[in-house]
Amino acid sequence: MRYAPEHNDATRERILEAASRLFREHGIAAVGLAKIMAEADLTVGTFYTHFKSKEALVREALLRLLDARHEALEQALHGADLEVVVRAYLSPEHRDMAGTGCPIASLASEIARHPRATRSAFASHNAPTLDALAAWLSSRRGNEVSRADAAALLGLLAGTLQLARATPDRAESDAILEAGVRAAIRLAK
Amino acid sequence: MRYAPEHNDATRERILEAASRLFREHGIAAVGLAKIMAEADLTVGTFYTHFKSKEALVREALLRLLDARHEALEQALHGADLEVVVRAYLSPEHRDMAGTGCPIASLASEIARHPRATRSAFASHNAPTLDALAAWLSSRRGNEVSRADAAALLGLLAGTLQLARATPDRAESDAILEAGVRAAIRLAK
DNA sequence: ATTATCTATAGATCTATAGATAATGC
DNA sequence: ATTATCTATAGATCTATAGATAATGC
Repeated sequence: MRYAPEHNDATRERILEAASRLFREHGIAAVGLAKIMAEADLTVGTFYTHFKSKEALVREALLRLLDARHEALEQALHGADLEVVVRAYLSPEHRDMAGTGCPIASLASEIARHPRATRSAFASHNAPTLDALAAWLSSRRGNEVSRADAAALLGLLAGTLQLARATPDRAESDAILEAGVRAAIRLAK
Repeated sequence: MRYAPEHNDATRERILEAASRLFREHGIAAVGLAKIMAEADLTVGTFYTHFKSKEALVREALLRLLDARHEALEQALHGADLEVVVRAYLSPEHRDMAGTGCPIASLASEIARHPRATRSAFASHNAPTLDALAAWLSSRRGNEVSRADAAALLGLLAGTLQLARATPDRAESDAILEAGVRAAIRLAK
C-alpha cells in the first residue's frame, strides 16, 4: 500500500515491543508468532514482511532490550547509590513483572541454547553494561574490577531473582530478595 | 503384557532419565514427548501409561534431580573445601555439559513460569540443599546464615553459569567462571 | 504503481486418546 | 487374564510461504 516510511517503522516497532514483553513473560520457545502478531494488532502473514525469521526477531528484540537496559543503568549509576539500584532490581515489583523486567533474568538460560549469532548479539550488547558496572565498581572499591567481575555481580542479581520467582511462598521469596541485596552489597564493597 | 513390577518401574525410570537430560539440555518447552520417548526406546503412545501429563513428568523429573543434587552436595560438603565445590560448579566442563548439570542453572527461569504445583515441588525439594548449605556456611562463618542467604549464593552460582553459557567467546566465558569463583568465595567468608 | 496487510494453506510438530497387539504371571 | 506397548489419529499449534486485496505516494 506504499505507506509512509514511518508507518512501516512504527509497525516493526510494535512487533518488537510485543515480542520483548511476551518473550520475557513466557519464554522464547513458549511464544508463537501468531500471539506476538495478535498483540501488535496484525495477522501472522505480515510477520515476514518485517523479519526474516523468528530467530531474527529474537536477536533484534534482545539487542534492543540490552541497549535500553544499558542506558537505564548509566542513568541510575550517575546519581544513585548502588544499593538503590540493587534494591530496585531485587524488588517484589520486579519479581512480579517479568514482562517489563530484566531480559537476562528472564532469558539468559534460553539464549545460551540459541544459535551463535544470537549469543554474539547478546554478548556484544551486554558488554557496555558490564563495562559501565566494572568502571563504577573500580572507582568505588579503589582496585581494578574486570568485566568478568561485573558479570558475576549481574549473575548474582539475575540468579537470585530467578530463584525468588520460582519460590511460591511469598515470605520465603521476599527473604531471598533481601538476602540477595545483602550479598550484592557485600560483593560491591 | 503383565510384566514383572520391576519392568514397569525400569521403563518409568528410563523415561525420567531421558527427560531429565533433554530438559536440562534444551529446555522444557523445547522438548516434545516424542523425543523423550524415542530416547527411552519407546513410542509416544506409551507415555500416558506412566505419567498423567507432560507437566506431571516435569514435576517428577525436577524433584528427582533436586534430590540427587542434595545428596551429592551432602557428600561434597562432608569432605571437601567449599572452594573445590564452587570450582567444580563453575568449571568449563559443567558449562559445556548442561544435560548432566545443575537443574537450577538450566531450568529455574522456566520453572518460575510453571503451575504452582510444579513450583511447590521445586521449592520443597530445593529446601534441603539450601538448609545444608546454610548450616555449612554458619559453622564456617561463625554467625547465623539463613536459608535465604544460601539461596543468594546458589543464585550467584547459577546466574554466573548461565552468563558463561550465553557468552560465545571462550576466553571471556572462562573469565566469567573465574570471577564467579572469586565472588562465591568472598560471599562464603 | 507500489507494497503492507490479509486470508489460506503447506507441512511439521505438539499433547493427548482410542483401540489393537503381544508378552508374561497366575 | 492382564496390561505395557504399539499404531493411528484427533485437534491444536508451530514456522513459513503464496497469492489476493487494499491503501496511499507519485
